[in-house]
Amino acid sequence: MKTRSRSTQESSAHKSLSHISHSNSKPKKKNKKQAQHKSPLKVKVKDDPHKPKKPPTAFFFYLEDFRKTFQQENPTVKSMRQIGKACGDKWKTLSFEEKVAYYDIATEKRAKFERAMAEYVKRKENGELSDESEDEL
DNA sequence: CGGATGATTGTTGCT
DNA sequence: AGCAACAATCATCCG
Repeated sequence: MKTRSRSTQESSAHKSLSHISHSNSKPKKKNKKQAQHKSPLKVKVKDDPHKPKKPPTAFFFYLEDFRKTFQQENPTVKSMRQIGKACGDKWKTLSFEEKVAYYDIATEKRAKFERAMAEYVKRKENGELSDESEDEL
């Protein structure tokens, strides 16, 4: 058994999913906190080269798989935004087992991330003052 | 023409 | 303990 088991998502799975948004008029007044990053791939916001990026969540893994299937069944849909909505909707309808499958991947990914983070911190403590010209290394 | 945003949920990080 | 920002992706839209 994994000590780090996701503590069984069944609890979470049984969470209240009943309150599905039934609001029609939604002025899309969502906070721009999430989409605040413009071009993350182009814009570098002073991030340390050792700073590990956040690993994709289980939802993202599902997205990858769902995206292919969705495009096959919906060749008309090209934008991933629409897929995201459909994916999110189906994601909530995913079976516990299916969710766990993706959660497991995400869990492993997190472990890897934590390790990268630990190394990052260690590196920071060790050679933060040192020149990080590893690029030329 | 080009940059920027929008949407999905989860997850991590910092305060 | 909780909030905030960010993780991919890409079509579409405004300037």
